[in-house]
Amino acid sequence: MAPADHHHLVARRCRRPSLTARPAVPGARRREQRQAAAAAPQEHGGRAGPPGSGSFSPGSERRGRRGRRLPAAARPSGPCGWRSRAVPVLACPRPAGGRGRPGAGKRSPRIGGRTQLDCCYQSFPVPGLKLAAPRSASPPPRSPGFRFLGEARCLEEELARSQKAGTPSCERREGAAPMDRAGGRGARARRGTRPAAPRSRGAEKGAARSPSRGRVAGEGSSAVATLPAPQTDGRPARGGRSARRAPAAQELPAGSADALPAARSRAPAARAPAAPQSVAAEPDVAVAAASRRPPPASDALRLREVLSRLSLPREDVSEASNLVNKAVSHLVQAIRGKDSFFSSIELHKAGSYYEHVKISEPNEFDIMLVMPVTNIQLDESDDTGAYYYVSFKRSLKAGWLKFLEEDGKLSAFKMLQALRETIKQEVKNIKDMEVTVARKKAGSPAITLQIKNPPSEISVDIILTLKAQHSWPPSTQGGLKIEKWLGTKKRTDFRLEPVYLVAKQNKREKVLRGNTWRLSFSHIEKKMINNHGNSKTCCESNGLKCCRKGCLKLLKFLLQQLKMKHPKELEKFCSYHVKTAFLHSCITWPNDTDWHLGNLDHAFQQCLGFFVDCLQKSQLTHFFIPQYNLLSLEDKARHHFLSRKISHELNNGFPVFHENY
DNA sequence: AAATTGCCGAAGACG
DNA sequence: CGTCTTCGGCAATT
Repeated sequence: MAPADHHHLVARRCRRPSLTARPAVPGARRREQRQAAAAAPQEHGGRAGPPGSGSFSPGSERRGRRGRRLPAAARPSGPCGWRSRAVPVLACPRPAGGRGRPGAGKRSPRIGGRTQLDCCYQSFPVPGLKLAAPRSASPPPRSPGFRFLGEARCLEEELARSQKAGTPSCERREGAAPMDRAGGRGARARRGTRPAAPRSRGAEKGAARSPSRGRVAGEGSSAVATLPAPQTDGRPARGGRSARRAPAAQELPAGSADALPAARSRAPAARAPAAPQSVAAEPDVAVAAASRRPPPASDALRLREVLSRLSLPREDVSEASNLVNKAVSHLVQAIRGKDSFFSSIELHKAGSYYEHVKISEPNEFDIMLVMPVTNIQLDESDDTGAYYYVSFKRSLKAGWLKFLEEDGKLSAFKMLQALRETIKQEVKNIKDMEVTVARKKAGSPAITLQIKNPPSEISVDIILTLKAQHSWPPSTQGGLKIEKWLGTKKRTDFRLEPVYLVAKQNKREKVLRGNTWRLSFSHIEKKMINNHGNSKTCCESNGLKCCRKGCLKLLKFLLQQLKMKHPKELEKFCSYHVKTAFLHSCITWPNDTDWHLGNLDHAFQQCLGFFVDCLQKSQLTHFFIPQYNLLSLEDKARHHFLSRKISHELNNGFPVFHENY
């Protein structure tokens, strides 16, 4: 997806009174330590994939096998057993701070990452309800398999219908929380009873929620749980990613190269519907099981199967996050120390990886380096309401002078350049890994680090961001219409957060001077996506699970696949488009009942329907800036192209999900 | 007062 | 369902 697009980038809000000195890299030291210990004994067997495989190969065959992880027993562990707290507690003379003495905590020793206390009271995720759970052999109870819209009717009709209806006619299952149907009201009212807005993990939450703690696992969700399927997978039990994603030729009988490697089980569900008969010839046990399955239910299974293929393998996550965190915290420390101007820079993590909607591979990370600023003045640079000139109302600290233009505007370009130079220098001092700074892309707000992680590469986009305690500009007035979805209070709270601006050239400017800044709301987006329920407990361990994130992942995957297939025609589309469409879908269908996990197909198609509609009208409103249309009218033909492609996918069971690029 | 760490829940991979 | 991992936020502590 267009890496240059950083609409989505954010800075997380520092909730301390703005400029107080929370460390710019909260827990950086701790994380480094964790990582150091975690990384040291890990095997460094490179992957055996073909060299030079691109970094962008979603679920593709290109990935090779990487060294097997040591069994847990062989990995280092603190005194608490397997727990990989980086610094063995007893051996660590603590420099300062920290809560309590080592081992003197008031809690019992930890097991499984939680205190024993926690283990006694159940606080584990409800089983069998995972989004990507691929094992449900039977359709969800009492939910007739969803038919793809296009199967029987034309898309337009359906769209018209659903729009008239207002909310989609989602089946309600018995046992679904009645409260949600009672409108957001009940849920919101309940929410309101909790002190303060953001759910915090401190005493408040503990107190507020403890009553539900002792519940029997699965109690609240038994109605949605699906029957566990017998394990029919004939593959070796272990092997994680490699088993799933190794080249098909190695895994599958000759001639079946059309099929992707199976997800955790049940290869056939992931197959293109065009060739369902052929699977019967396959010797695989799972295949036989699939061919017995009645067709209607398989639609649901197929999407779920696709979804499970998109998950990020744990091993890769571990490796990638280790590298990225190390590199980034090194850089931040260095920047703060070296350059007095950037000494107050803060690190914020943004983008899909940190929103838990990254698909396929943990190979792209978005990091914002946030400069707090005060007394700024914003002047619109054009009629989008998204791009601004930044200048200072009063005199300012000396350091800033060199980044001003003659007319007093703050130059994004100059700041970016300075930061870039510092990073370029400092990258050389990062030990134990190969980090380079990618060549500059015109107009891009990002400084891209490339971290070698053979055979692929991780790219880390570093975004220079300004943060100001400034009210949101007027262009945002009518945006963020989340009242029905997340509540009025949430909206008010969000709007009280600081303004973030990323250094982004406005291409509409006649003379490209590099002095424009674009509003960024990714901190809000991240919060909304990670806390997405109309009811407070949506997707929590004791709440009902929804499929919102699943839908977003599928949307992203669909666009990604289509872009691979039609790179030229679709070059202007990026994941931010689908993300925006998704957010609009969330407010169009605000209730959790509209997003039951069992209704993944339906929900996904609602989202797609919405998106297609936008494309046909060439009108996709920026979620926060109502006047800003993300689909410019000049590109109408492209919009129609994409809308046709999506409609085709809808009508044919998403063949593109099963194609490899 | 600032910096640092422990704690622990959310989320999700995986067997 | 249990285990194991990362992330992130809070607050205790020095």
